[in-house]
Amino acid sequence: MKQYFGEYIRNLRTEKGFTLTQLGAKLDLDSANLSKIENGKREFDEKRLELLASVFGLDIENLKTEFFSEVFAKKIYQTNCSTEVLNVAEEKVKYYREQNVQQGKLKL
Amino acid sequence: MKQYFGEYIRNLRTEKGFTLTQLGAKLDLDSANLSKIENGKREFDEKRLELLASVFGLDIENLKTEFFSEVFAKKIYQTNCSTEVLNVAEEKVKYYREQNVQQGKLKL
DNA sequence: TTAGACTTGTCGTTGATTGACAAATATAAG
DNA sequence: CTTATATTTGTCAATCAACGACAAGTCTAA
Repeated sequence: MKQYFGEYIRNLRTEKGFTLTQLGAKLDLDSANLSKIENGKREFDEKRLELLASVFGLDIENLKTEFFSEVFAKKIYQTNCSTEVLNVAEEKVKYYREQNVQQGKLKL
Repeated sequence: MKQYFGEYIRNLRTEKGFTLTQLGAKLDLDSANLSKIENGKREFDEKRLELLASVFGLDIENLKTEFFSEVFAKKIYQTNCSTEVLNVAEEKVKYYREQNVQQGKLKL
């Protein structure tokens, strides 16, 4: 998907013919703040992902992928990190899942 | 590398024969808090990465890779996200770099 | 020109992270 | 044993960034 998360929300909203105020109410968000989110001036809050999915009938897994991929990409871009970081992260996730890592070894 | 970032620091420190207090001073960190970091009870702060690299003569790129891969892996593990998120993130980073994205499209 | 939709700026609140310190425990040497 | 040093753990006030809220502005179309 070649669009920013804010644009994505705006597309969903306008497709359904909602105003900022209407969607804001569904998401428990001020229309002004929703406007900023759609325009990339604020972050969409992770805690509203499920609500967003249910409002538009989206698959939550895909939505999380879209959301967090942007979060990670932004961080890598900002810090000018090598994309190798993503391969290493993948190994670590596998390892954590195999080991069922709990707090104690790692701050969760 | 199959160790947590805190363990990694501890290894570096003990190899050089530093105490928590000694390394803490170099990193501008309380020895008690450094202890927590090494034991995975606090996060190492991103802003100290360069200092850490210079204290131990590490390559900053590798260090960033180690550090952020753990950050990302932890988030994926916590949110039970598909590792597909990493592939999508890679595409996005490429796109941001090609486009030289500035704040305005995306909150940076 | 009026109404509704959207944008922008600001600011106090809030929630999480940090620094700092005290106290407890461990480790090792004399 | 006892003393000194290293490490761990708990706590809490200060700090800082993200957020909610609101006011005021612009834009658009009837």
